[in-house]
Amino acid sequence: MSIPDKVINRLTLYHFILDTLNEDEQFISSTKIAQLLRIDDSQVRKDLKYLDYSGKCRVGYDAKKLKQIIEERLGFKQRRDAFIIGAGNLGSALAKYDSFQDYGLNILAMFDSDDKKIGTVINGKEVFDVAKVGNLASRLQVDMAILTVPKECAHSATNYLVGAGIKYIWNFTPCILDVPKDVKVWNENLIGSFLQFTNSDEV
Amino acid sequence: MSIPDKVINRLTLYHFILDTLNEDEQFISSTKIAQLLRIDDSQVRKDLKYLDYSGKCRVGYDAKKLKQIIEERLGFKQRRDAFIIGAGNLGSALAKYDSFQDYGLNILAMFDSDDKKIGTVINGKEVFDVAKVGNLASRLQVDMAILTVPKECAHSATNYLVGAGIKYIWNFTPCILDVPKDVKVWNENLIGSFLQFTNSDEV
DNA sequence: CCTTTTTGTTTAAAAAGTTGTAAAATAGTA
DNA sequence: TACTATTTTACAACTTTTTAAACAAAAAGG
Repeated sequence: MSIPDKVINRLTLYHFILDTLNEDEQFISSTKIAQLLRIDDSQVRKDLKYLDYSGKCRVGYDAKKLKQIIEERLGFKQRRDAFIIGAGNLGSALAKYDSFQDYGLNILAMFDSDDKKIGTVINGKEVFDVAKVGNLASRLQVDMAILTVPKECAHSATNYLVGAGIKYIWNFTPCILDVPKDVKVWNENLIGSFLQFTNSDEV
Repeated sequence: MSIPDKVINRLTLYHFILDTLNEDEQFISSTKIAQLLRIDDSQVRKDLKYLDYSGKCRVGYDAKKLKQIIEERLGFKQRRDAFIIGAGNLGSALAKYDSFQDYGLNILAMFDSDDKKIGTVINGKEVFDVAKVGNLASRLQVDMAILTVPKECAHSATNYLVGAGIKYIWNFTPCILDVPKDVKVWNENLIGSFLQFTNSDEV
């Protein structure tokens, strides 16, 4: 049974809570989780039902076990190799964000079109000429790219990626990418997030 | 009438499309937008109805006008001052992201607890001691903070912010913040995003 | 053995998305 | 000029998904 997007998102939030729990707190209740996230407690129980894991009446859920089960079900341990396209500020920040490793995301290399950046190494990840992305993608069998180029370059960079056989693009640019049907784009819309935040109720 | 979160998010995606449109394309149809985003065309029309702006039959929507109306309705021009808490990689990347200005987000200053960072200037934004956040928040009348500290510091940084009278926290840490009811937190869950992406259908 | 807490499940309500149809308007054609 | 086909918006009805509320059953603790 596949888990709906919204549930996946909430499960990661539950995982955050479990991750920062004190050692002595062996159990956690759906009410406690719901309270921290300001959502309904039955919602939490319903989400956890997707994991086929039962809690104990009058006690709650075993925190360590629950954490482990979320990790398994959401594929934290299932390694995904990816490239970062665009070695600018955001790209470099993501390259330095080692926590991605904990969730299965493994950055192998970076790409840029700027000669000054090509050849440099950021947090152990070498920056290559974006023209070489096809070569390395097939050699290393990478099918995922994180796009962090300036919006002026988004279109041309996307063409490189499609040509390189990349099938999954995590898009951080404020552009809508026009790709073939077999390529999947996930728009990480920071601007939209901000506007949702400021437009919600009376901000 | 307030616009639902999901609609706001899609409206920003429509805006991206309108923003990258060629000068000669005066009109755009709901079908065209829908095609680019791989969503239903009636969905687009329904979203645009929130703007109280009508399209022309057999022609579409006036691109420039539509863009302008989205900007007005979503408050692109309405300036929001904010602080960045945490001058690490992500915080610095966001500080250097000048496009935020275009959407009304104005970063005034940054804060950190690291003596080596305090006093430095990143893209014109000075880094202050996080202990001074209360002082500056009240002096500059800032009520929004972007939290980009390591997860170990998330809790203590949040306490500083609450004490400083910050009412809106855009949270980039993988932590659930425990705040008073009058403080609003927006979790920017990059990990959750990534897992939604990789878990959706057969990735 | 009773009270209270917490899970699990059912039911209801609300929100979101899709489909279908009618009306309007453009462009082409005789 | 009149007519027809086609495209596109607009509106309504319907379906699905998501969220919230309600309640019974289980079990811990006094």
